[in-house]
Amino acid sequence: MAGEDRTEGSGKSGQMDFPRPLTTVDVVMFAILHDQLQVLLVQRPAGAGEPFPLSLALPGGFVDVAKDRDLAACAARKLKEKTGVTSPYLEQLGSWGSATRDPRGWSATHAYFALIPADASELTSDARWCPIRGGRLKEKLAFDHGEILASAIQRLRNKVEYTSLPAYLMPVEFTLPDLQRVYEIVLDRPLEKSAFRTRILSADMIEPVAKMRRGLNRPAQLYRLKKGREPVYFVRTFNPPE
Amino acid sequence: MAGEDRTEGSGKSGQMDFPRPLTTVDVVMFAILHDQLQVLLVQRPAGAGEPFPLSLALPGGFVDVAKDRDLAACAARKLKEKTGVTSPYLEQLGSWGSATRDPRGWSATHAYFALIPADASELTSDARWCPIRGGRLKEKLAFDHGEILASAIQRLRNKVEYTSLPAYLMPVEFTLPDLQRVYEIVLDRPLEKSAFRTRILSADMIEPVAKMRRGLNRPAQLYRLKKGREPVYFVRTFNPPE
DNA sequence: CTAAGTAAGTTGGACTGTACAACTAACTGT
DNA sequence: ACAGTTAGTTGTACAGTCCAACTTACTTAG
Repeated sequence: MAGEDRTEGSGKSGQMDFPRPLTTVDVVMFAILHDQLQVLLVQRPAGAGEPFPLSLALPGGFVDVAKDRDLAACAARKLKEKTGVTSPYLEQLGSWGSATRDPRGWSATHAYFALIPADASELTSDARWCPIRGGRLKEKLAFDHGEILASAIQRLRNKVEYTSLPAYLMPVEFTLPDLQRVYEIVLDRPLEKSAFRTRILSADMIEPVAKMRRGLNRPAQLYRLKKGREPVYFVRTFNPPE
Repeated sequence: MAGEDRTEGSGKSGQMDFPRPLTTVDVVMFAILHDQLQVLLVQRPAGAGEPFPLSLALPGGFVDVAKDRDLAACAARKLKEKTGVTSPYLEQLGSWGSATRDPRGWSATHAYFALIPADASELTSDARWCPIRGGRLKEKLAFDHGEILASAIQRLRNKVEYTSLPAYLMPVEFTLPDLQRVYEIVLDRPLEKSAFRTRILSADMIEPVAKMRRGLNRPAQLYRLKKGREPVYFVRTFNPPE
């Protein structure tokens, strides 16, 4: 029974003095910079007893039972500490826990995944953006963070096939070709212009602003996200490659 | 920096003597019984100091840092303890953690979600199957398990729209109308027969066996899952209601 | 033995939305 | 004026669903 498990290691019910795993939260934060998908990473400290000294890692850290009301609040706190922004999109990615992932002992991390617009990415610390090329990161990461990142990339790509998630990677005002470009960067394949426009416009997720983007050629209509919009789910994926 | 967070509460790096949250794993296990979607629940014990005495709850319990190699192994262990079966499908659902979800202190649970065929559901303990009517459970559950279950139901319904997940709810041999019925039970709406058949057959996930199911009327072809098949993702959802 | 009943499985036309490709529109620079 | 470039539209082909009618294979009642 669950009740017996919940008091195991204790002679008296409710005593709860058995060993507890470490509990952390890590955040995979994506943005589009320089026409590339990038992820925010930090460098691990070099102090004595620190695991993976100087390695790159996902921003994150221990849950603070005094400060953090819940896991999402903890993730938001980490996010704020690293970037000074509140992410317009924060979703749980999953959790990773094992006896061996942290040399300090049995540990479990709760991973979140966040999307922020390029123009909100003023870093407030020594964190840096690292480009994801060919669907993966060049650098090796500390702990099992490489695996967590790979999972986040896969989730992002998957969802981009059939949702409006990339909208959260856009600045306040953007054009349809801008948005299509972001879809193409994440999916790493070209999309049909006309089908893309029909789909996005009929999803009722964006609205035109009374302005055009002017450049070297024909001006493009500017749009913005409709307020309070949840991500939209399309009934089809974009037609898959091959 | 993450490194500073990872040693917070300790004067000396690596000491790690700050308070740790409780860590548990819970499993939401679904099966189709009596033409209904059902979930496996257990009753909480009544001992002194036990939270939610006699309430219904999801099967689960504390991670055992000595016994459990990782979270999935812990979930599989709980599953085995409750039903004596190895689930053909076990996927992570998410995690729930907060200061208030367990009266014994700050706690985080890692929730898994499992699908098993009706014919493998011989229970080995006092756990019981409870039907889900109208997309929700009648009974109130302990902790935040109601919320976790709601999330699992939503995830299941979502995925059933565009994947072959219900195949894991089927016995070894089944007919196409059987499979369609399971889809309809989970989605709680009727599906088109011809579109359903085309989709399933062209997904290359099942193969006919050299037998027919005979009944009161025209016999139906029996099929079985192709071995080692990962769930199939369709490029369209079933057309959603209105 | 036939007729009615029922569920399995097929067929065909309407409709929706993408693929592909050619087109028009609006601007810049020379 | 004209080439170059990107924004945005249009039209035909095709794929897959929706809907409905149909055929097939069996059981049971008379």
